Parts: sequence; C-alpha cells; structure tokens
Amino acid sequence: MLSERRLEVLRAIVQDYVGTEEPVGSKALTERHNLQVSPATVRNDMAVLEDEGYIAQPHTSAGRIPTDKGYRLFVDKLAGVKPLSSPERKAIQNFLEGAVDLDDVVGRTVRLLAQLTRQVAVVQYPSLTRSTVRHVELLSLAPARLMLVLITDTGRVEQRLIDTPAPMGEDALADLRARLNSRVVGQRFTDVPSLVQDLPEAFDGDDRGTVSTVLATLLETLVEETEERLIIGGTSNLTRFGHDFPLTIRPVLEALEEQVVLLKLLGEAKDPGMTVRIGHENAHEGLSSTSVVSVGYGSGDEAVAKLGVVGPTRMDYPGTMGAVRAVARYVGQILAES
Amino acid sequence: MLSERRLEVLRAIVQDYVGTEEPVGSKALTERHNLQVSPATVRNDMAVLEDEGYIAQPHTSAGRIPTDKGYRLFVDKLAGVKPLSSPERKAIQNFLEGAVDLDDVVGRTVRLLAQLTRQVAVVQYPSLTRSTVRHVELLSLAPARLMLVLITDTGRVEQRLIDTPAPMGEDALADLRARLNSRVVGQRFTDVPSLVQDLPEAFDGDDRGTVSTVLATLLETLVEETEERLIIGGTSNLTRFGHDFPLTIRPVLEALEEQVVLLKLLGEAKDPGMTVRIGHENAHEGLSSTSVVSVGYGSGDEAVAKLGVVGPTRMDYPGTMGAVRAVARYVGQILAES
DNA sequence: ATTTGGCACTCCGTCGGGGAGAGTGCCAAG
DNA sequence: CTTGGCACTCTCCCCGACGGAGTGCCAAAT
Repeated sequence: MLSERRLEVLRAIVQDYVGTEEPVGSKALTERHNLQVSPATVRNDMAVLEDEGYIAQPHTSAGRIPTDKGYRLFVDKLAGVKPLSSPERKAIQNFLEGAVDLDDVVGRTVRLLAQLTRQVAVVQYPSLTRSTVRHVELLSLAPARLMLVLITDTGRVEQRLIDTPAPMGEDALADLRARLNSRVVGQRFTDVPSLVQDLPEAFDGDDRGTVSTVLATLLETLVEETEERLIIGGTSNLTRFGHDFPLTIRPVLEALEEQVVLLKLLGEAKDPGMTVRIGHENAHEGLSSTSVVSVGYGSGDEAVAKLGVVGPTRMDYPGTMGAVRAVARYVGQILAES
Repeated sequence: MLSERRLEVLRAIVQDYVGTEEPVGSKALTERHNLQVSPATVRNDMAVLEDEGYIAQPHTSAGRIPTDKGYRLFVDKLAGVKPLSSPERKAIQNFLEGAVDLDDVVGRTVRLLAQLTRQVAVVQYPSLTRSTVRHVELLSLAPARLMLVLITDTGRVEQRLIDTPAPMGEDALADLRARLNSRVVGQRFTDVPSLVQDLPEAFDGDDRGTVSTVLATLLETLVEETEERLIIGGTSNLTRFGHDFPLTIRPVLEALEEQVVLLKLLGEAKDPGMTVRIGHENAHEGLSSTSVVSVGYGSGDEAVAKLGVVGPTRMDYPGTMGAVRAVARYVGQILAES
C-alpha cells in the first residue's frame, strides 16, 4: 500500500499535468503544492510510483506524467466530484427549460454539455426498451395502407407505414385502435408483445390477417427501434487535444462517427451511477488515449438512457464528472415534467 | 483573354496541385503533361497567370499554387463534371435502397456522400415549406391535452403537445380531424394558413376556442419547423486537410457545428442546379479555405432540400461534383418511390 | 513576336554541432 | 527516512552551412 504522502504526490502530479499539459518534475511539485518535504524526497516517492506503474517518464530525465493506472487511482481514491457553482447551475436550468420537444431537449443537452466541459459530448436518446407507451395511433392513408404512430412517455414518436393484405373498414379500425390502446397504454415496451398476441382472435375474416400484419409491424418497431439513437456535439473541442494531434484526433473522429461504437461504449458502463473509463480501458482502439465519463439519466428513478463526454485521458476529472452528473439530473427533471 | 495554352497550363497546375498538394514548378509540368513547349515558355505563361491573379507562389522561388480565382476559372471553364463509374452507381443504388424511413435515407445519404468524396458531407432534411401534407392527426392524451401529428409527403413527422383551454368531446375532435384533413391533405404547407383560417366558425362554445388553439399550434409548427434540419458526416476526413491543419481544422469544425451557418451556406446557393463556392466566396470566415459543392434534390421535378460536401479548396472538383450530382439524383428517386 | 536554352540568384528545408536548462538517480550525511 | 549535493542524461533550440528546386531575365533562334 502506498503511503499517504505518496498518494498526495500522485494527486499533485495529476493536477499539475492536467493543468500544464507538460511532464512535471520534482522541484516544481514542491513549489506549487506545499508538500512539507524536499524535492529529493519527492524524487524517491516518484521512483516508487513509477515502479508501481502509476506514472511514467516520456524520456529519461524528463518529468513524470500519469499513466492510465495513475488516473484510475486518482479517480477512484483521490478525487471527488466537483459540484458546479451556483451560477452554472442556474445557466443549465435556464438553458434546458426553453426546450419545446424531445429533439430540442436532447439537442440543447449535447450543446450544453460540450460547452460546460469543453469536450465532446454524447447524448443517447431515451431508450424505447425502458419506456412506456403513451399512445398508439392508426391512420388510414389509403384503402390498404395504414400508418402506425407510436408515442412514448418520454415524448419520442416513431412511425411506420403498413401495407395491409386487405382494406379494413373505419369501424374495425376504430375498434382495433381502441383495443390496442386499452391494452398497451402505460405499459412497458418489453411487456407489449405478450399483451397483444391474442388480439387477432377478436376479428373475423380479412380483418384478422390485417390485424396480424399491424401487430407484426408494431413488434418489429419495438425491436428495431431499440437500436438506440444518439447525437454528439463539441467535436471542435478535439482540437484542444494536444500538440501532436494529427495522429490522435483522426481515430477519435472516426470512432465518434460510428454510432455502434459509441453505443457499445455507453452500454458497457453497467454502473447505473457514474462511470469513468480511462484510456485503454475503452475497448475501442481509436479511443485508447481518451477517457469517457458517462452516467444514466431518466425521467423517474430509473435510467432510460445515458449521456457523457469523451475527452483526453488528461482531463479535469472532478470538474467533468460534476458537469456530467449535474446535466443528467436536470435533464431528468425536464423529462419528468413534460 | 488568356490564350489556349495558358489555360492549359492553369488546368495542369490545378490538376497537379490537387494530386500532390505541393507547389508545382515549370519543369515538372512539362514532364507530366505533354505540353509541347519548354519549361522556359511555361515560366513565361506562369508569370502572366500570376499577374492576372490566377496562381500565386508561397515564397519566391517556389512553385505555383492556384488561387481562389484560379480554381474558379478551372471550375467554370476548364473542368467538366466527371461521371461516376458504373460500379459506383450500382453501389449508390444498393446502399440507398435498403433504407426503411426518412431518417434512414438521410443517414445513409450522408455516409455515402462522405465515403464517396472522402470529404465532409452535409444533407438537409426535405424542407417543410415545399412539401405537401399527407395527413394531420389529433390525439387526445388527457382531458385538456392534445397531441398534433403532422405527416408530410416526404415521410417527415412532426408532433406537438397542445394544452387546450377546455376539454373537447370525442365527437367534436373527430369532426375537427375530418374537416382539417379534408382541407389540407395534398396541399402545400405554404397554402395551409389560408385554407384553415375559417375553421373555428364551424364550432360552438368552448370548442371554438379549442379549435383556434389547435390551429394556432399547427401554423406555429409550420413556421418553426421551416427552420430546417440537417446532418453532417465524414468529419474525420478533415484530418486529410493538409499538414498545417491544427489552425485550419478548428474553425471548420466550429462552423460545421453551427447549423445556422450551414443552412445559410446551403441557402445562399440560389442556383437550382449545382453550385460551387470556393474559398473566400463563402461568407463565413472559418470556411475561407474550404470549398462547398451543393445541389438541390427532391422527390419530383422540384428541389425540396439541398445536399453537398465541404472540403479544402484544393479538392478534385470534377470528381466531387460528379459524386454530389449522382447522389442527389438517386436520393430523389428513392424519395419519389416511397 | 514568340520560343528556347543558359545562367545567376533566391529561398526553403535539412542536418549537425553546441549550449542551456530541466530533471533525474545516487550517495553520503543528518 | 529525509535531505543536500553532484554528476549525468536528454531534450530543446538556436545557428550556420549546404544542397536543391525553382525562378527571372537575357540573348539567341525560329
């Protein structure tokens, strides 16, 4: 186990390196932080920290920089979550409250998060899987053509065109609409299949086939759209990445364009609370020099989706974590209200 | 007026510079293109071209590179639009045909365009202004709360929550729904206001106020959502920009994040056909070293939105223009079919 | 009048050497 | 275990030299 002072040295190294982006040496450390020891002592501690793999030196006779393992320890043991200032909180609330619909909420959130953290922000749309049904609507567009509209409690709307095997009368359609809604409104998406499977039996003749088609499309929509959407923002913050970034920034931009990668990234964070994945802890290779801070958010107690930021491993973890957590809370409030 | 050969020299300079990204000298030119003259002659021509402002040299005794004016002449007079190869066309068609809904079409288009041109692609959603109404739906969510759903002929769906001054009966609601649809279905969005303004008169008492509220929201949606949406893709291609790109790439990324800027950019291209804006021709400062190639697309004869690419002024104009035009055509076809 | 070869000149990019500076590791003393 | 001292190692930066590519101009040729 590392002694108290050595942990303190590690904390100081992380803080300085995050601030200056330059390897930090023993002398500078003793000056900037009032460790009550001499540079020589710090050097000894650094040697130990390096042996243990928490810090490294880019070249012999350069200062030290934290390794992924060092950041991990810093995040787990040494750093708290920095609460936002009260003006910041106000700004968040004001900014989010102007939103008119779900798209707008998500759009504002991603911009807000990018601005607050000065990093790349990622916001996942509220998942259908954990949502409930607010309403199902069936519209007759043409004799044998229906449109199915699905509205969720988070305000998301999905629509599908259905070509039916046979035309369906207005009465039967109204009947189906009513039966459908009475069964599924307020229910979770995952429960819908079992709730509607016997519906065709209430209809006769051609209508029975039509109802089956409609239900098939509905279930298909539930499955397909479980494939989640997300949006990103603040990519221009990547240019703040470092001096060497031609090589660094490219794979990151590529990874960010692959929604699949991002979804997996967010999905891997099992912890319902905040998750921080540092450098190589991210499975994706292009993100091996970035850290991802993510957290679930939702309209109620339960998380319906995730949001987070992607930035260089050398980031201000306490501040970033504070911003991410605060934004998630406020978005949750907004969603609950609407 | 420039002589035939001088134009030929300019063309050669543009082509070489686009290929090599390096200033091109007189000797290399005569070797690579079989101009039937000596380097010395080419040097004289270059001096003239430089006087006229078509080319410039980064430093004395370096080769020449085209200026914005040079590219402009190249695009207007010297270069055609390079048609895509037949496998490319096939690939486009296959890739776009798998799309299931409008979001998917637009998403696939932007990825396709980015991949094809290896540049940043921008695709605007079909505009509501020039669309027609396919259906309007009103749902009762709660006693005094309605949801308005608007479906366009391009498959776009907009929804709005409405808090009404008083509850409305199911019958009155059905009546309103029927009247509304009979008036506006198939009509252009711009014509809707005049077509519905007298609708409240058909209702009595509380309902009249409710109807007015609904119509107000409908008209508001038409106006607000005329503010167009767009998506971009292929930002990682920016890393191909040049060697000096830390400074170049930043303002471009920032501009791309400002949807307003992009919309204005596309909007400024008045020509219904293809428009190429080169370097400083773009009003936005951050885009002064980029060119924008854009074209309208639509489901019928008329353009309903635009798409295009943003890349360095040093780009392969014929190839890019060919790809942009081809993609626009195929997307138009897909939209017309659905 | 235009084209061509020749030639001197300019300027960039690169490479190697020489400090200066920062930081380390180690050692011996406190 | 801590501290001061000291020699050592690297990096970074500046400088000057050099090679090369390309130009501009001129005088001769077509």
